[in-house]
Amino acid sequence: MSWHGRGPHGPRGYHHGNLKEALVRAALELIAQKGPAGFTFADAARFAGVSPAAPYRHYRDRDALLADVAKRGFDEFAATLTKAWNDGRPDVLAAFDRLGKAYLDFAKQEPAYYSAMFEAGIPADTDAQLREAGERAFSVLRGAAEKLVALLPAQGRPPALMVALHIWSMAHGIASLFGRGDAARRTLPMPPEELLEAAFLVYLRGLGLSEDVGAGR
Amino acid sequence: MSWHGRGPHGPRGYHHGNLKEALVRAALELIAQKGPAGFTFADAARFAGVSPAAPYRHYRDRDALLADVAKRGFDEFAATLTKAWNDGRPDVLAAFDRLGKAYLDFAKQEPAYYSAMFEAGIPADTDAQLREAGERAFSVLRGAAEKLVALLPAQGRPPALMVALHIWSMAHGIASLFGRGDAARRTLPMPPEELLEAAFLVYLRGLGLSEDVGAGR
DNA sequence: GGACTCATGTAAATGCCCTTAACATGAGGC
DNA sequence: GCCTCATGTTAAGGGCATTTACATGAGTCC
Repeated sequence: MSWHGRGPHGPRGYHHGNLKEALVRAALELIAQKGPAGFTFADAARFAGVSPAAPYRHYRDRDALLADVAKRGFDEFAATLTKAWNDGRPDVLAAFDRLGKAYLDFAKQEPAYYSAMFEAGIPADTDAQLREAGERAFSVLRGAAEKLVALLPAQGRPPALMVALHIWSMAHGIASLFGRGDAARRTLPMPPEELLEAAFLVYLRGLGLSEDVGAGR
Repeated sequence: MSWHGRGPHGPRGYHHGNLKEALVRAALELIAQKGPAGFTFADAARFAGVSPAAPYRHYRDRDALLADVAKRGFDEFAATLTKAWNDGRPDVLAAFDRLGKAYLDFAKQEPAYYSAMFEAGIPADTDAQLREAGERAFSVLRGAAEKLVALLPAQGRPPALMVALHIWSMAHGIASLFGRGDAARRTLPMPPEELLEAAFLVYLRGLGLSEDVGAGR
């Protein structure tokens, strides 16, 4: 394959050569700048240096591009969380703490992905790829929840799925309300990471887990 | 004052007579139908039966209307939460349970308000009215958190503000991820109200609160 | 009661965006 | 070396946001 696109804004021939990827990068850049609402298909085309009609060769419409961005976001997200969780090593509670920090860090470092994933208002049921990517990301949380509840005595053990949903809700709530430094956010008495860590600690204690219980190997 | 607008879509003269209110109602209707992104200023004007330029006599632009809707939403929200909390009567834990249910119920019954408040991406710092209305709503949660932590022994008592932020994050997380029946939502093993109630129970237990402690007057 | 004023509407115009249709280019297969 | 088809372009229709100049009439002031 001969390469036409020579880096962003580089000279090229009639064909771009790598437009689909360029559009995704453009979308990320523009969403990060102006939010998922303030991003237009025409903008992305301009950013990639093609005519406004060119993107339609790769995406049915603007929402399809957004859905693809969201799907890639879930993939990245799942990878990030998987790495942070690291199968619960060296011990489950320490890994769990890393997981929470990684969640918030992703929301802050990749606001464009996070917006596309959770705030763009894409109907998940219409795109199987997207739904599956989302489920893969969630399954990391569910795996962590399973290892967590496994630390508890078998009787009175709460459903791992419920615990996973609680974890997700807390992390998403904090990320969504306070996670991005930019606009529209409230001022906090502590950084979001600490807020989430504290919430996790209280929640784990409520489950019957504490540092003593969990740190034992 | 003689009244021109005779109910929705009723005949009227050159002047509408109540356009501002009509625009807010139109916005709520349209946001509920198509989300905050799929609502246009021109739509709202059409819905109210006026020309596309008329709304500019009442709102600087589309975002200003959205901000007004969000502000009214926070007012309603604060009233709803205040009523549900009822100053912690008859006992703090029962009132707290009502508070959580009221939170989710608001998100479900008034998705248009909730979207405008939390998902429309309005920079809160630009509109003092909006920020203050949001703070009034949050102060209900903070008041509840204060009564909650007051049940705990004075030493080791967590900061009420932090607890309030935790409560808000859990409720918002669940409302945002699972709260609206419509589109883009995941399927749950239990209704959102139960999910939140369970999260609250675990969290309260982690704080050192339980039914026994709280029900005592 | 009548004239005036100003808040509130309308019409028209600009510029941008979304989307489609008809046409152009050239990379890779034969 | 030709041909095909994926990938781009240009042009056009329709819609929305926003502004400007103009129209209406409700309430006010004499």
